[in-house]
Amino acid sequence: MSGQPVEWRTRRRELARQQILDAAWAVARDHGLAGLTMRDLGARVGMRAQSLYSYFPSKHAIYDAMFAQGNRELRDRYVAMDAEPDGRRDPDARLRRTVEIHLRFCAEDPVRHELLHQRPIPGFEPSAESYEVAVEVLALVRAVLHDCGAASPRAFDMYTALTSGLAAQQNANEPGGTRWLRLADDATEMFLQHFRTEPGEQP
Amino acid sequence: MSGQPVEWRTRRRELARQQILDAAWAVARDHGLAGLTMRDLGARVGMRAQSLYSYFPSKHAIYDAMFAQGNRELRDRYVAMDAEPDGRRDPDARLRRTVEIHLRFCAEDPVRHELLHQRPIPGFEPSAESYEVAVEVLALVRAVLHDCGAASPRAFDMYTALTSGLAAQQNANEPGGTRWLRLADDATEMFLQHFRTEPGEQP
DNA sequence: GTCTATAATCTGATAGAC
DNA sequence: GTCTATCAGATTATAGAC
Repeated sequence: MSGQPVEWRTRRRELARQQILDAAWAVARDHGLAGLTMRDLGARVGMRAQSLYSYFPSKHAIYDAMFAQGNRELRDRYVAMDAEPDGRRDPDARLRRTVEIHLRFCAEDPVRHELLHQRPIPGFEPSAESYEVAVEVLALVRAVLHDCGAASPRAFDMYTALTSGLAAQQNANEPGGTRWLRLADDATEMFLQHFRTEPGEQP
Repeated sequence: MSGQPVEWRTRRRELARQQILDAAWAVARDHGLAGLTMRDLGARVGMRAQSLYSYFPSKHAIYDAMFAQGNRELRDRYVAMDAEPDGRRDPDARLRRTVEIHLRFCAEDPVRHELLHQRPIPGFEPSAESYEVAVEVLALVRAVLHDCGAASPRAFDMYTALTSGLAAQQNANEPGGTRWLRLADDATEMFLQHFRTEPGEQP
């Protein structure tokens, strides 16, 4: 009668956790990231706040799961990039596409950008497990820069400053707009002209 | 007997307000900007929290005064720049110095950077009067860029993204360090090479 | 101008019935 | 697994004595 009851349960539980996470993003978008409360979250999924503790041991654990989910999403987009229909790109075009994906990702959900790339929740530090995904994302970007001939640590730091600066300005001063987003290609070109190391040149 | 009692009082009051503001910065540095509470603030100046309301009508008014004070400080540093002993600089050197001043300003007090250049307090909007100082600061920077031949709106937006990105990365990932700060001159050169409009060239 | 007292409300989290 | 009841505490802000 009960084929694999244990698996059923864990599946159902995982489904509920996911549903709670989705609701958490929605509440955070409405009330701000720090304005996420267990009461509002419970109300959104049709529960009392106290019942959420059956799925997450604390509020920080919810932030942590959101952090990991956001980073996984960004990583998946970078991975999917190389499988896009227009096929193989030259390294520069690949970098342009990387910047575009990153900026779009940050701009389409400012709250997610805030959680992933700034430190907005006092006392919240992502778990080692969640942080690992963020490190993966950075490694992917580093590889793209390397292929363009911009492999130095300074170039990498400049790249992160430039892209995160564009995203932050967009979200802080004109959320939903394109005033800084449309500078993406310009920024990439500016960056490459300055940081590309010619073959045989000293870095 | 009492020469100008009214002036005495307003002076004494202004002194107390300044003392409260100083304490507010200190508390915010310790507990985070959002972690500033009237209790802690009162304790720091030797008052009950409720007594602070004799000097500021609300907590937001304190944030607003801090916002204005921070912007005034930055403006004063830009103004003082042109009176520095090494005298008149060529436009490019002046831009490099501007970037350096800005980054140092942001890095020496991450909490101030947060209050002035991000939007960390949900529900807090600076008053028109305080915002005016921030606009002044931007105008000063715009003029420096103009003198370098980088007068286009796109150049200005790229400049703010680049510098605020450097400052944000430094404060978020290595507060107190110089990993991104030392990229300042590199960033300025990269920026100018790309955005300077040669005389007679179309912008 | 500073205090005590207190309002009014929100917070995350736990205990235990069912 | 969800509920009720509740803890234990925080928060900004006001009223009124002195």
